[in-house]
Amino acid sequence: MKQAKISDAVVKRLPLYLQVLNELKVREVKTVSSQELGHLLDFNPAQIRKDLAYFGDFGRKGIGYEVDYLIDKIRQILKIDQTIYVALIGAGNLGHALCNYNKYSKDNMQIVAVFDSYEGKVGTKINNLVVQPMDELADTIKKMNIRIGIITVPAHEAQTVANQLIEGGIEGILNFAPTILRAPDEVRVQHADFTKELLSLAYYLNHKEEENNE
Amino acid sequence: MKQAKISDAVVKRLPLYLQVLNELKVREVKTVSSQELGHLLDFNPAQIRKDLAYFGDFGRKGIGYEVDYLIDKIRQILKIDQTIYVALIGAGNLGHALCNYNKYSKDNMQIVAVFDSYEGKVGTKINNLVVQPMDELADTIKKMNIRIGIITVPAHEAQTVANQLIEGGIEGILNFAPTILRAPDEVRVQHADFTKELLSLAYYLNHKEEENNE
DNA sequence: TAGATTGTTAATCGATTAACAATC
DNA sequence: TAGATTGTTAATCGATTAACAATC
Repeated sequence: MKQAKISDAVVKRLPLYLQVLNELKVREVKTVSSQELGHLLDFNPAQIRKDLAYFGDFGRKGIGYEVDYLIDKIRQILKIDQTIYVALIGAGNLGHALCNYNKYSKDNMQIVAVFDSYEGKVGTKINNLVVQPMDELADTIKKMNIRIGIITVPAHEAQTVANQLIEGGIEGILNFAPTILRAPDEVRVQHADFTKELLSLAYYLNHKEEENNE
Repeated sequence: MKQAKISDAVVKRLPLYLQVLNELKVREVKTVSSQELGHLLDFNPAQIRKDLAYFGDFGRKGIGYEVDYLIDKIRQILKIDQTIYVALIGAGNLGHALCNYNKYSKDNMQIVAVFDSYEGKVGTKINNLVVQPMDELADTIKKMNIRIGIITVPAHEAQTVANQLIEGGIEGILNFAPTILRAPDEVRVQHADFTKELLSLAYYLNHKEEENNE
C-alpha cells in the first residue's frame, strides 16, 4: 500500500526513526524489531510498523527490520539520499551557529550560501562562505539550485525575507524568527522557534501536580 | 470548567496565541474575536475558544477578547508572570547565540548561568556571565533557584549533562542535541532539535504533488 | 432591539492501539 | 516444528469542528 496521503504526524516521526537507527548502526546492531524501536523511542510498536508500512514492506516477519536497509529506505523517503542545498539568511549569532553545525552534511543538507541585509556583514566570511547582499538572493538560488532557506533574521524582518525567498523560487523555509510567516501553499514553512518550546516548558513546571493525577 | 487534564496540543498553542496577541497589542488593537485570531493563525475559531475556555471565561459574548487582559491571563497560565531562571550547558556557538538572544527577558525567562566541561572555556565571559565548570552545576542550580536547563553540548555528551541536571534538581530541560534523552517523569524534556525539522522539510520538497491532490 | 460572538455540547474526523492471520 | 514478528484490519481513543443557546 504505497503513497496514500501521509499525515504530518507520520512525517515528523521519520527523522526520529532515522536517528535511533543511526545510533543502532554505530553500536553495530544488525536487526531491530518494532518492539525494540518502540522501547527506545517510547512509541507504540504498532504505530512504528504502521508508519513504515505506508512506504513499503521493509521488515521480515519473525525477524524484524534490517538496520542498514531501513536507514537507506527512510533516507530515500525523506529524499535526503541526494544532497539538498540550503541558503541561510541572517548572519548573526544564530546564523553563525547553524553554519558551523556540521551535522547537516551527514544528513546531506548543505548550507551553500549566506545572506545579510546589513552592509557591515556583507563580504565577511562564515565557515568558508562569503556573506552576500540580499539583492543576489534570487540569482544565487537559481544558480546553486538552492531549495531550502533558513531564516535567522529578527522577527520584524522575517516576512520580508520570506517574500524574497519565495520570489526567488524557494521550495521550503525553516523559520527561526518568532513570528508567523505567510507563504503560498506550494512553499512549505517549518517553524523552529525555540522560545515557544521554552514557554510550553514553563507551563509544565508549575502544573506537574495535575499531570501526575492521570 | 477549570483544570481538567490539558492536552499537549493545547499547551503548544498557548505560546502562539501569546505571540499573535503581542503583535496585536503593538498595533494597538484593543479587542479581538476568535474569528480574527483564527484567521491570523490559520486555526479554527472554535478551537481557539475551546482552548481558552479550559482556563477560564476570558471573553465577552458579542464582543470578543480584550487583548491586554488575555495576554495577562495566558502569561499567568504559562507561569511566566514571574521570572524563571535558566542555566545553559555548552558554551559553543549555539550556546553563545542563545545567550545573546535577548528575547527571553521579554518573556521572563532568564539565562543566569553558563557551564562547560571544557577547561579552556571555563572562566571566559558570555554576555556578562562567566562560564562555570560542571562541578559547580548542582550548587548553582540550588543557589540561584534555576528551574530549566538548556543543553547545547554535542549529542554524545547530552545524556551525561542531562543526568547532572536531574541530579541537581532541575525541573525542565530544553535539549538541542540531536539525541533522545532519558529522564524521570517529573522532569519535563522538550526537544528543540532543528535538524529534525529540516529533515521533515526535505520530505515535503519532493512530495508536493501528492499533497496537492487533497 | 438586532448583530455579534462567546462558551459548550454534540458530531465528526483522524490518529493511535489492539489483535491476529500470515509467514519467516 | 515452535517462536517471533510483521503488515493490516478493526476497535478505541482523543482531538477538531460544527452548531447553537446564552448574552453582551
